[in-house]
Amino acid sequence: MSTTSLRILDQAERLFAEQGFNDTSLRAITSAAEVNIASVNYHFGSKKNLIQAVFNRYLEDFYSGYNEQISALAVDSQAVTQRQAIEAAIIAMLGRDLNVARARRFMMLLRHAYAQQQGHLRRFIQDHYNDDYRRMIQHLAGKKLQDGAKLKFYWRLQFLMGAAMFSLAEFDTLDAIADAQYHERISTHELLDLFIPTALAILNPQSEEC
Amino acid sequence: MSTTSLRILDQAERLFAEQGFNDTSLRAITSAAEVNIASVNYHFGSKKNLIQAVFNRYLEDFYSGYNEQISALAVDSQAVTQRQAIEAAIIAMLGRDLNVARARRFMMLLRHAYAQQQGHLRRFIQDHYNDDYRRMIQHLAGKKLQDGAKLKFYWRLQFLMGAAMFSLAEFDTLDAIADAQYHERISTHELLDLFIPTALAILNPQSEEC
DNA sequence: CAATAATTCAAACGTATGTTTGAATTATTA
DNA sequence: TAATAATTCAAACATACGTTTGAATTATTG
Repeated sequence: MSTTSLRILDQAERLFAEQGFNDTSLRAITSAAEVNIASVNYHFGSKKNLIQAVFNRYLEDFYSGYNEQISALAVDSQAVTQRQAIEAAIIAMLGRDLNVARARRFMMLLRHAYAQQQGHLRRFIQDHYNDDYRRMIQHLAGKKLQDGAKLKFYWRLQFLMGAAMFSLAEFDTLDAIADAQYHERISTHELLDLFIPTALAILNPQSEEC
Repeated sequence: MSTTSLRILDQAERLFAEQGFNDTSLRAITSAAEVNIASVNYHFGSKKNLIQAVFNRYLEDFYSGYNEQISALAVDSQAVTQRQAIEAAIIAMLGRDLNVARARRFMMLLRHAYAQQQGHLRRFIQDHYNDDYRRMIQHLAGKKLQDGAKLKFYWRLQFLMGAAMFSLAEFDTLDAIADAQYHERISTHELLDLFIPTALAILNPQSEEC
């Protein structure tokens, strides 16, 4: 992959995360990347394809990280416990070096992907990562759940995603408000420490934690 | 308020909630409202002012509903319990008739307000509703919290907001995914029933619920 | 080294946006 | 009713966008 493509991809990822897709012009991206504007269409074909490429880089990393961990656990991927799946997902999100900033940028991108409904993105992700996604959901839901409980668990998972997406993606804004109110700030790592037990409480409301 | 202003406001609210602010053109709004495009600038001055007007209508309702309930509870607003504050906030969000669709649209608007950072909106809300906001936060945090715990509670509240915003605002999308996966759907009322105990668990992780 | 392919570049294209204009129409007032 | 104000309207304005073009430049190949 040429350095021009990489420069574009890096700046696109940053600006898309910060401002969303439609509010980030190709001119802003290419100017930040210090390349000619026509090179986007030369290397990626279109803005839509560029958006897909940004997500592809993240999703490739995420699922390969997740799948590696699952494979390391058991030969039979059906034997994965819910707890193991949650831990694997969190680590895959943070990356091997537990990089919160990286996970944060992913949350920012995901937030925009949901809010600015982009059909092409949904289709792309569906086409390329649907199997990975379904398998992970199955792990997270746990095998012990009876059919009637699976839908509820799915929605608990969405509560969890919403909490993670909002608090991480809007961290700067929310942290500034907290500072103005309480003259006190929290680090992203402290936030993560606060979040993880909350995440378990969301998924398993009457769990063994109590 | 003239019927033209109201028609514009109604359609703007709907389209802003569905598509966001920058992705909704004034032409789309005025065409849906069946009014001339120039009437937006005649009645509201600018698109920014229209956005503010949409939020103003919601926030006026929300805070007046919340404050009425609080006033009905005690002469001294400092004596409000956390539980009372949470209930009052939920009812104020749903409106007197417990209209989930209405709360949902508000969540959709809020989601876009956070994601597409609009300085003017933040300033407008800060200028007009900061006192209401701070007072409500104080109620929600509860009087019994010591200073050290207030920041953590603030962030729990953000987890809660994120979960509510995401699951309600993206309800259609998430419900469709669930249907494809489990061949089962959930109603917004069932979702609310699932959400409320979860909300309490988020705010008070080792509460008396266990 | 010559020839071919890959890449970069400035400029332009068509389209969509928020806003403004000034005349036409409608409603209000005296 | 006549005069004045408020509102609506079609049209145009300036600007920004994603994309395309074809020549210029650089890299690769035989």
